[in-house]
Amino acid sequence: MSVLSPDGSEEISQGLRNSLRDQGQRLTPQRERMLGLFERLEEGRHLSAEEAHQKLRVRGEQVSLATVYRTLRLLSGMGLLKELEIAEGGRRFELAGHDHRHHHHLVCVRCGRIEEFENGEVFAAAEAAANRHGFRLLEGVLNVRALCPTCSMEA
Amino acid sequence: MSVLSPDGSEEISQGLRNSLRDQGQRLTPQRERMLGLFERLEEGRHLSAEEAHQKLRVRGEQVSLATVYRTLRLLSGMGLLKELEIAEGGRRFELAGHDHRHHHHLVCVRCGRIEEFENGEVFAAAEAAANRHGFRLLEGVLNVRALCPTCSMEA
DNA sequence: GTCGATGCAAAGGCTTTGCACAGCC
DNA sequence: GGCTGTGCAAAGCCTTTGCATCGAC
Repeated sequence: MSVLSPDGSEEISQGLRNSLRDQGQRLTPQRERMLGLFERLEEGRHLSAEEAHQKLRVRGEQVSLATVYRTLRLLSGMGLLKELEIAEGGRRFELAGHDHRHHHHLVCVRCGRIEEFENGEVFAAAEAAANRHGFRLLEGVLNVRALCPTCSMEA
Repeated sequence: MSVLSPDGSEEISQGLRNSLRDQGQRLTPQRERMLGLFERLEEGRHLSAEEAHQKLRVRGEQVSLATVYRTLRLLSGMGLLKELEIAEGGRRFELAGHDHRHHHHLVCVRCGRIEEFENGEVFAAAEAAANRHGFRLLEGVLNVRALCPTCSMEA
């Protein structure tokens, strides 16, 4: 969890700070703001480029959209952020963090809402199938396409 | 499987023909060509809009790209085609065919190869999770992101 | 001080759309 | 013959990129 330090600057966890430095990347205010944004995000929430840009702007932490895109790419490439594979509504990102092997998503195909669920069985079954076909499962999340309660009623 | 009939026109299965008619949709040559294209596709293969357009052109069956897009949308909406949820390389489509409730995909994120697998357990576990969250599962396919044997070795 | 990062605006993919004409039912 | 589908070209997203300037190290 990051907070604003007394002088108003962004405070991000030491871990992330080091990750950047260790990989020879500069820690610019923009990158700091982006990381802070994702650290502040609740578990399971995720942002598109546009949303990240917007949220920063609202906070008064200006970062140009181009830089948002560049930073998302950089951080994903470094493994600090993870890109979710959800077709509708464009690419979305979340902090990579913890082990995702048993952390899956229910994705509402109508409104885009995402609910997380943990389920070892789903994963085990998927892994068994992958093995049968000689595939190697990625750290991957299973995105299960569904309708959320609200959309389910309206549809 | 569709073939060219003696007079050179496209021959598509009666089932698809009726599906269109039953839903009050016109059976134009362009739609026929598109359906024929997807019927000719081997199990597990899938096409992007651009590829579909290209393949038809090569066959001498001109369909404008705009119409390819419109038709893909129409046929998906009608449930005759299914859109695969694979981030890399844009949206891809395949014939919807049979009941997909227990028919899932192992998607190679590197080369795009898709292997199908049937697994009631995966589905049951996913369904249980969906129910817990009040979501309604779609006829949905689980797309499990993985690396195929070939790419797995090269990576 | 250097070299990489940023902002801006322009360019690039992919997809959709407005409009006039063509053709299915 | 009416009304929908098609082709073409233009417009619309979302994302990337070229270039001059700025600033982290």
